[in-house]
Amino acid sequence: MTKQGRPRKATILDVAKAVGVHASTVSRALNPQTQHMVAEAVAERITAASRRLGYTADVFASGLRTRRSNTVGVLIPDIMNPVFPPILRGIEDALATAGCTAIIANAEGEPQRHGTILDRLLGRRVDGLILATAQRRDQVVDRCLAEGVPVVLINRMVAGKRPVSAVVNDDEGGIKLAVDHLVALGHRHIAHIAGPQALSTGHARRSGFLAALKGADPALIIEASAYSETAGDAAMAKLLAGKVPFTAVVAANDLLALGCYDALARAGLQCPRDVSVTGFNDMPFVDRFSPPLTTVRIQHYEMGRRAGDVLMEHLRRRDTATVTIRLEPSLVVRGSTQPPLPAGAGRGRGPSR
Amino acid sequence: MTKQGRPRKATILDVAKAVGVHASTVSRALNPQTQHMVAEAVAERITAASRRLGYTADVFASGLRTRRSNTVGVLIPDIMNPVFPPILRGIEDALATAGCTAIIANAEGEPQRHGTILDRLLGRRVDGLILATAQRRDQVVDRCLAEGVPVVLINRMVAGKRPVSAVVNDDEGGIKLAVDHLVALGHRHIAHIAGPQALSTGHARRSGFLAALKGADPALIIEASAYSETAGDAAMAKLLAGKVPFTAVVAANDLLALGCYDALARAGLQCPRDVSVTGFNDMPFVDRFSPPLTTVRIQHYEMGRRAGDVLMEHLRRRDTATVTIRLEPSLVVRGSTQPPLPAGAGRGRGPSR
DNA sequence: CCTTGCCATGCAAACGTTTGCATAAATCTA
DNA sequence: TAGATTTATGCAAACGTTTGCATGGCAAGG
Repeated sequence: MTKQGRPRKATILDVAKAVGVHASTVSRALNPQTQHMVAEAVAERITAASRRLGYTADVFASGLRTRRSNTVGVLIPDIMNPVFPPILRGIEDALATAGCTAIIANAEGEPQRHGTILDRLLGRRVDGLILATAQRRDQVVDRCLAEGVPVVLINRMVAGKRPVSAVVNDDEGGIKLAVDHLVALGHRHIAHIAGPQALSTGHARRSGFLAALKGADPALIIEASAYSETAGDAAMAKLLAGKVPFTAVVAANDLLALGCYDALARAGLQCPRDVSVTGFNDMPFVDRFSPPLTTVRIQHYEMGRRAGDVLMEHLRRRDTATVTIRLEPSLVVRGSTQPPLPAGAGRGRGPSR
Repeated sequence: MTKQGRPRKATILDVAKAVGVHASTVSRALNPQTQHMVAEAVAERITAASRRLGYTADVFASGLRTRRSNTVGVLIPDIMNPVFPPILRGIEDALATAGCTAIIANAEGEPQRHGTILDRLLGRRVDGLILATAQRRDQVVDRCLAEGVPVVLINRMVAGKRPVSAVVNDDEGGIKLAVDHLVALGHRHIAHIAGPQALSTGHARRSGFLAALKGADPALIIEASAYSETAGDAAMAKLLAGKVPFTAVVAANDLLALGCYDALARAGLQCPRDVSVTGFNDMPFVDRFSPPLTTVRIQHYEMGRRAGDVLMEHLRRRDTATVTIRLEPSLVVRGSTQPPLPAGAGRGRGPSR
């Protein structure tokens, strides 16, 4: 009888002893990969005993031996952004079915912190990474590629020679939906608050805007310094201070659109009466904002789910070819867009003023 | 020369060889706890060499030996609820300073899933747990206590003989702020949409309501089936269908309050004109809702931060006394509350109808 | 019946740390 | 200066798995 209070977890040796068999046989019987090596009758007795003793393999011991942690790192640029929770759920569901666990790290702010976060994750011996933080040229991605760590990008892509798997939106197509909608409403002077051009989303959405709106006025395109409300506010303020009139603005994401609301309110303008606004992402709760935001809906959950699946496949077979999955967005029309005021009708920012 | 492409990570033996010293010395030199045992000069050469070789201790090997993972599990009831991201940030900051990493698990829905999630976490050999999911009597907590796993509760408490550390809000006090505000506005008929009474928050906020509003009408208190928008909607609908008039409702949290918005809109009533509504939590973005929600602000980040600190302390010294920290909430008045319509003024739900 | 081969299992060596104990050197005490 | 004490390091045994190899038994084939 042991005197220690903490009941020592059962080890593989306990199971082996209970069944009257060698530890290695237990190991084989419990691993689906090697289960076929052991006689069926024995395997059954082993599983029964292991269940009875509440045995679970020690992750440290098996990890030490196999160099696999069944853990993947997930880098998120900003956990406070409500787009990510649904994506995370998708990721976790995908990983869970493969018996894997996610370690979520949010890499707020300065990109140089990404390096140390990566170190921490690699120090935990993650088997692979899902990155939602990639810049168009990204050091983290480069390092992973160099060290041979499987990576799946999410939402954003990188520009590089070596291929990386990615699950992204059709950003250009999504923006086109927004632009077409505004044009159909009668808008002719449409501005764009672009995301940071160092990010593929910012870049692609900007190109999408230019492609969808032939002859767009360059003065009506402003690059926000970040995907945040304050950056959107600042960009919108700049736009309002400019001399080129406009009746609608396509923001590169929902947070930027919210910033627009703020700047408009401060300028004494109303959305959508004076200026229509569209967002991108359809993050949770934007339907409850004032006004409810017209935005481009992306498939959050699906995005996470697919990314998880792709990564699991890469882990299963290291030579899996890289894929890039492009998800189709859709437009959700709500209260933040309406036809422009008729010429001369009022206080808008229209070309009529 | 090795032929394998993957550059094998440096081990403690590599460092030992480089310095011309035994592995155990390296181990001691690199561990702040034991560093004093090794001569300063040697220690310096060791740290230099380990840095040069890019050595980091293998978590599996050291975990196997020490039975510590430097990992803690965090159980969240619903990652989609925007209250939690700020809390998580607080937790992560606290853990990071202690060199610890969080594994976040969201335990959506059925409480019986909590058990399997706990298994998964314990299987990962987490050193401790932060639980935001606790019921007033909670099996997960019981199991942790039984197995001697350090636990810190967050937001919610448990009713039990054995003490558990917790970081919670002054729920009663918070609700009193909301009630007093409504009373000051002139409301006399105030309803309460209570949270699930199996949760300490639901229970405490309900008691707070009763304590703050002497002679509250029991018919105006309804227990929502969950902390969700749909449950809030359903509860509010029930309230509206009842025969007891009211001019304001105190919801037990922000999501319930949002549900109230929905039910009111469906009933053709306006908030705050016909019915004032207050929430609880002041989760991100509620200031942008329509109308902006008057709510009780809690210290999200601080809550996470303190919980992390407390858990780290428990891990450092297993005999640390349990503490319960109660954070002070504050009222944020926004657009969802206003004085009740004067008697006979209109279409409201007032006692005047 | 003897060889050949297969199949199920056992054996033992890793995987990379940490740590109690032993030991040698250095310092102190008498 | 011998013995006692401290100090810095080495030694080796764990920690709990996994897995290549060895082995024994048993069936099949000649």
